[in-house]
Amino acid sequence: MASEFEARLRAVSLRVTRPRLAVLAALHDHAHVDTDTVIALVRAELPRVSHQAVYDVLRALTDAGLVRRIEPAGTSARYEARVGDNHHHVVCRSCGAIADVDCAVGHAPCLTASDDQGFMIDEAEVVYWGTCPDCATRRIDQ
Amino acid sequence: MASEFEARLRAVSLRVTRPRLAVLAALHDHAHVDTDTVIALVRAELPRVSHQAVYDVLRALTDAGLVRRIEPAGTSARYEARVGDNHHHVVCRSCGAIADVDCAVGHAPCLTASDDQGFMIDEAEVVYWGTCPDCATRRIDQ
DNA sequence: CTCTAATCTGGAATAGTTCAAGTTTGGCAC
DNA sequence: GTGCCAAACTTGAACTATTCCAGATTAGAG
Repeated sequence: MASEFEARLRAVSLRVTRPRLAVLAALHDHAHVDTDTVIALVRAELPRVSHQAVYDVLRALTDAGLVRRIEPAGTSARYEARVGDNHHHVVCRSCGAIADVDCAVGHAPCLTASDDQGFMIDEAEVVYWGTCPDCATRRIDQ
Repeated sequence: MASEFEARLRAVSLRVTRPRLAVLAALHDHAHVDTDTVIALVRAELPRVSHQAVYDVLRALTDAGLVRRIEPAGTSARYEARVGDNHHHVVCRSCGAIADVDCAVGHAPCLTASDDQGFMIDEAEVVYWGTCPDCATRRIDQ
């Protein structure tokens, strides 16, 4: 598994360092985690890693396309290891929980704007807003 | 025009105050403005309005559905007066410019998730990412 | 093994937003 | 019109997520 991550780093010509491997492992095990959580997960293995290093690593990995950064309105940045398939997300309005949703229509970019205003569009990002199962039942209970 | 805004405030049982009228006027004249810009526009008419008041007003108006808050990843919050038609936005990756795009398919919610993961979805938000005409030509020029 | 650019550490700074306590004011009852 | 009071506003400080900076460390090419 570690060698798998190592190969991915080399494939995009990034140096193989412990913090980077730890971040990749953390994102592989946990979907949609925020930066603080990544820091905590990384420090479980490498206690001395600085928060700045994690920010740097996440940026490097995002730029290289190894991880994807998502940032629904009103939340801090979250990261996921699932990339390249243009899937979307459902976000719970009350607790912020995030779940994956496969592309609604065909492949990326799965949507075409009716009038692009002269913009050169390269991605259509979809966020579904709603209430997650937990919050829905909790609301009924009260 | 002022009485138009006054009527809208009363319609959602919000008190009619100068700061609120000024914010509505500012959003009516300028699309997709951030909070700082709203503050500047409001202060052009009412120099003594606090930034906190503007934040409060924007929240009250958003909660009441009179304005819409948008917050593309990596930017601060922006507000627009166009509400109720479920239109979407194109955002320029290099300069952050935002333009309106009519709903791609039908009416709100114009998209249905292929698998909703048990969530009760009430809105599908679409953000198109790309390059605006200005930035496109600027890049060619260089 | 050596060298050096890339990366990481520690600490301080910034932007955007929210919190808290006290003052003012819009809208209703009289 | 006058008085009342909850809603709205002012002032000023606090907070969170993120970035900047300067110096120490280290991966990996030669």
